[in-house]
Amino acid sequence: MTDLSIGELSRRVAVKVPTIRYYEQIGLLPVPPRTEGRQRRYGAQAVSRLRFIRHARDLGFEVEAIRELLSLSAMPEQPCEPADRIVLRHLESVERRIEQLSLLRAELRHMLDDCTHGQVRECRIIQVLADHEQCRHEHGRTV
Amino acid sequence: MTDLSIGELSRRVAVKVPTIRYYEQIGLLPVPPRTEGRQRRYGAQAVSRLRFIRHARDLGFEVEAIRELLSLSAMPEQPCEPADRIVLRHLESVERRIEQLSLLRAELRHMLDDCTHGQVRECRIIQVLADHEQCRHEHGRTV
DNA sequence: GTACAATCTCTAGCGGCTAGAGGTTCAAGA
DNA sequence: TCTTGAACCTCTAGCCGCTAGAGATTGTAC
Repeated sequence: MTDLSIGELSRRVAVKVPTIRYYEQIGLLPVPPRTEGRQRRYGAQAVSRLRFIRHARDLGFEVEAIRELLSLSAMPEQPCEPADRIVLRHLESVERRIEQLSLLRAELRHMLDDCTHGQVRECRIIQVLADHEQCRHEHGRTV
Repeated sequence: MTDLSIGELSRRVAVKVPTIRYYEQIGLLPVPPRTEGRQRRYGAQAVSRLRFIRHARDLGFEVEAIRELLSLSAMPEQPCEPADRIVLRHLESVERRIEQLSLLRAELRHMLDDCTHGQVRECRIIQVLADHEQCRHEHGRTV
């Protein structure tokens, strides 16, 4: 396999061209060799590193976490516990987020249920926004 | 009730001072009157408008949606259907987000379950990131 | 040789704030 | 009345993870 241009790499890994350059800029991807005309050329290693990054981003890891995971993956003899901790930390934040959003969903559903589909004057949606205390009181929930 | 300084408004509505100035800047809050020394002073109307904004932000509405909701709330004789639609649209996006995050959560849990807590060399977490195909195959899921 | 797609660098923008510098005003206490 | 000093002011820049665009250069297929 010959080296890839940034566009070919982009198509192969499904990461946009400016994003690849951005990853290089922030040090997630190493500086690649260039052609005489200063265009980037990527080898197999860059492909798998970028794939790693993309999968981690798909799983919602932050760039800093990915940086740590990448450097761990380069140390095969170390214990994998630090990687474990990173994943656990992320899982917990995802779980917290899901809980928050579930509360939100309930709240929004109530708003829609209560709406009488009449005029703004008597619209519960607008009323709830204008005076949230009322909402809490009526539904007996703490928001 | 006399007019409030921006700090008093901030404490009363639980919105930070720079955020209030930001809302003014983007036109969510009207330009308030000033003292002779150019300090902002807020009346009761500003308090309730800011409360409205805060509740809507707490419910995850984007600024543009809030702008629409605010202008609807100023037209009590109009049908409330547009407000309805905004809330529904938001609810749907919250629901989509919850679904995405639930898939993510499952994925992360699998990663942790599969981890043998040994060396990075044999760590499933790192392997899954390095080669996602393997993961899909083993769990029989499409990610 | 020529056309033109792809690449290059650089800067700015997105949303929704937040932080800090450096200067001014207000209000309470002496 | 004067003096602190907390609160206010404006302005710019930064956060995250990209994305978009301008304007110039390079690579490649015909």
